[in-house]
Amino acid sequence: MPKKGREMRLSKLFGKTLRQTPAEAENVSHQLLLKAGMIHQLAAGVYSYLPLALRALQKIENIIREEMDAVGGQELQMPVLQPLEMWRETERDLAFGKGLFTLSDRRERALVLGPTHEEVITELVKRNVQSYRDLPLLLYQIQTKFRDEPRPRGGLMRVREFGMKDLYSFDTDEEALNITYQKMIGAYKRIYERCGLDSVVVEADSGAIGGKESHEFMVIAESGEDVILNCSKCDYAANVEKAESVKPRGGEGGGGSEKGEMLPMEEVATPGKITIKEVSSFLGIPESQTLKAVFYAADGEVVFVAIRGDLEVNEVKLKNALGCHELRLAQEEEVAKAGLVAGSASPLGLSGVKQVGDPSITLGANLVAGANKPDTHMRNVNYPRDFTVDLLVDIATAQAGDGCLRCGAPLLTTRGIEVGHVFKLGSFFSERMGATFLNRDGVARPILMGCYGIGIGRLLAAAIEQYHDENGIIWPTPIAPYQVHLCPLSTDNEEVAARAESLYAELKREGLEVLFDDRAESPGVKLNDADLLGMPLRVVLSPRTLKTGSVEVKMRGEKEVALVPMKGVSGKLRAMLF
RNA sequence: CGGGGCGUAGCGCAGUUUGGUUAGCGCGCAGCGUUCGGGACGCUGAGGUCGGAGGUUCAAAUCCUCUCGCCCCGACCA
Repeated sequence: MPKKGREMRLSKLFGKTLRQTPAEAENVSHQLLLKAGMIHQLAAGVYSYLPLALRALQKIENIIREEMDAVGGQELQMPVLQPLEMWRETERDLAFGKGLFTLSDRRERALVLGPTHEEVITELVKRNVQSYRDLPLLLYQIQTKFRDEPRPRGGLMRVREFGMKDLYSFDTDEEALNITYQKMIGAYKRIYERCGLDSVVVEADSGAIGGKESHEFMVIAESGEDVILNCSKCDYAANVEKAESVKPRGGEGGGGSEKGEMLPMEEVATPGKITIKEVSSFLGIPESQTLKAVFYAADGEVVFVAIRGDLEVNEVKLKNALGCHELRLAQEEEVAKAGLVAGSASPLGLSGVKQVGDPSITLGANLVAGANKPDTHMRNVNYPRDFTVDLLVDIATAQAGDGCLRCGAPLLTTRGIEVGHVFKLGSFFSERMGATFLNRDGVARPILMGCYGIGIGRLLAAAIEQYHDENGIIWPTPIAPYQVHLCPLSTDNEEVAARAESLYAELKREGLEVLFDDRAESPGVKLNDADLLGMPLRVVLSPRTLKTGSVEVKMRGEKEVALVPMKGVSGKLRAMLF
């Protein structure tokens, strides 16, 4: 629990509720946090947390701490300020690119504000671990991270400075790492559950963190930035960035089936038809009967990408396949310079350009592809009879309706907020930085690592996305800033005021966390604020309830109110809360 | 970085097209009074470098140039 008091008077609380929702806010969580006076923006993606939000954050942190400690994690704290040198050592300065906040000190030494701490912890562990006897080891911190996001967004959803719990694991071998990894997944599930959140685990791409296996924890929400594909039948679920699927067969008829006989290539005029849609409808064939050509610049080099016309290129997969740091669509000049004709570009007879193909181009026969001259396409193009590629790998974006790779049932899509991400790093960092241990046989081996992150503020925002109504936040009790919102009406009535004070004192004494609305506001204002601020239990006291010697009690998430006798009320409240 | 939008009081906005007195409105804020179970009412009052710099003009929130910042949509991530 937060170390600060268990109680607060609303008249003294720093942070005021707003009547109107600030215009810049788009997501519900952002709007409510702002309207409730819980956060304040200082710059794009940079926020202050006011007392109420901080308390919720601290509660989340404490739940995380307990679960990390429960699986043997030891808390420590590492520096935000890190030498850039260290990032060069692992080449992650390139992987993070512009996302790294860099600065220099008075001696012109280059420093970064840490976006994550693999390098720092590896260096630290290297100095402290020599033997297999020191392993396994789980170290974590809750620390502010800095990432110069291209586009901060959605209030607390995507910010440039944020609190994160990051745990790093160190094991002797693959098997031990797997055990640790599973243990951490279990701990994560418990964390979200304890925070009152519904979460799902999905397979994920590991991005700039590196490593081979990776999972994300998602809170399902319309406003989520991530698209998840999950099987309608089995438990397969993955981020689109990673998701693999069985593509629908090529178009029926038109020789598109894989059994179709390969016909001789022939030129066909397609005046002014550039896009797949235009070409396919002009020729009266399904999009899956065409071959789409897309050009990328991978670290500056033009790459030709071929995929079946009805599919989309998955840039994350492509980036991984190419092993490049920066990937973007190529510019027109770059395309022209490579000898390609946009709109009618073709892999046919192409040379001097790196070519990547998606296996979908091998599924059908007799596709229509560009002829690499204006207004012209080629019919009956077949792989590998007519062209080949340098790299044939899955680079297609999985779509709803595709088949599940495991069981064949159709895949579905939903959106989610990524509230946690775990990675098997393996020996990536330990090898580059020389973090080794001596095994039983006295042989030096690289330590196998894993890393496990949770964005605290994002988790808070996700909770609000999941739990709110048109009037405000509905905090899950475990992360609510206070448990009880004590709301006397007509405080100029002396009896009400006196009873409210004594009830406030009693609830505090009983160990409940109470937010006491002692303001001389009208009932409408107070009740609306109570809904907005969203404490789980509202206790109203008024001349009306006093007549019967009771208070009115209501759970924030429910409609029904109940009159509870003043006598022994705290016990009743406790029962409702826990 | 590409595309779109916006900067006027703590918040929400009008005024800018067509330059022209002391720059308005609602909410909030301060004081007094009346109210008191779902954002009450009256009276009085405080609060503004019109994002910034430069320019045009007798005169600039308004026109021109530059610049800074913020939001949204796309490429990145907890």
